[in-house]
Amino acid sequence: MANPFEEIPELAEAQKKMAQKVARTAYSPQKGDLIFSLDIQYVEEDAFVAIDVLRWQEGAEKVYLSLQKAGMEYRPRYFSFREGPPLLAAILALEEKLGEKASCLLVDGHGIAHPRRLGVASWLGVQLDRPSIGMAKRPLLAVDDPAGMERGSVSPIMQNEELLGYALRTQAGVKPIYISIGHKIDLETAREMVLQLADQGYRIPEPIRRADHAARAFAKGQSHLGQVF
DNA sequence: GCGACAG
DNA sequence: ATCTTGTCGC
Repeated sequence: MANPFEEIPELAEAQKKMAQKVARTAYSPQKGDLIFSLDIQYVEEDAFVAIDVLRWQEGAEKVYLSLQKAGMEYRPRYFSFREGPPLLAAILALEEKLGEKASCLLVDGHGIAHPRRLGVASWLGVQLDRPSIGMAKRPLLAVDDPAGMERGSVSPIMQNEELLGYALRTQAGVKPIYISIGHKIDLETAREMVLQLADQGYRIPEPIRRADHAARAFAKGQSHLGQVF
C-alpha cells in the first residue's frame, strides 16, 4: 500500500450513511441483563474471537471462543470493516447457541468518537440494532487528559460543538481510556457502566480483560480460558 | 510539504 | 493487531 492513510471513498460513504442510523436513545441496564464484551486476536486473516458473557449486577458467567475471518486488511479509520464482520458472525452464532440475546455490547474500540462517527462499536450496534458501548485504549480524535487524577475523572471528546465521548480515568493516577456511545445508549450511562465494570484495580474493564486474555490463549492454540463454539 | 490515526 | 528480551515492581 503506497499510502495506508488514504481515504477509501466507497467505505467513507458507507460510514456516513450508517452513522445516520446511530440512535442516542437511553438504555438503563437492569439486573440480570446479558452483557457481551468482545475482543479479537489475529493470526494473519484468522480472527480469534472471545466473547465474555456477564449478567449485570450478578456477575461473570463464561467466556466463549469462535474462529472467524477478518473482514478486510486494517486501515486507519476503517477498523470496523475489519473487526465488525467477525464479531457480528460470532455474536449471532453465540446467541443462537444460548437461545438468548445480549442486552448490550461492550466493544474494544471506538463508538461515535470517530472522524465520521462510525467506530466499530457503532457499526456493530447498528447492524444488530442493539445498545453498544465503545471503549478504546487510545484516542482517535484529539482530547485532553482529565484534569483530576482520581478514579472517575473525565474530560470531553469534542468535535465542533458536539460532545462525542469522554477520556475516563478508571483508576486513580492511571492513563485514561476513551469511551463513546455505540448505539441506543446515552453517554452518561455508558460512562457509569464502564466505570462500574472497571472495579478490580485495572485500567481496562474486567470483561474486556477476560476477553483479551481468552482470545490471546485461543490464538496460540489454547482454549482453556473459554468454550469453543 | 510532511506526518499521523482504534485494533 | 503483531514482531520480541529483559527488567522493574507489586
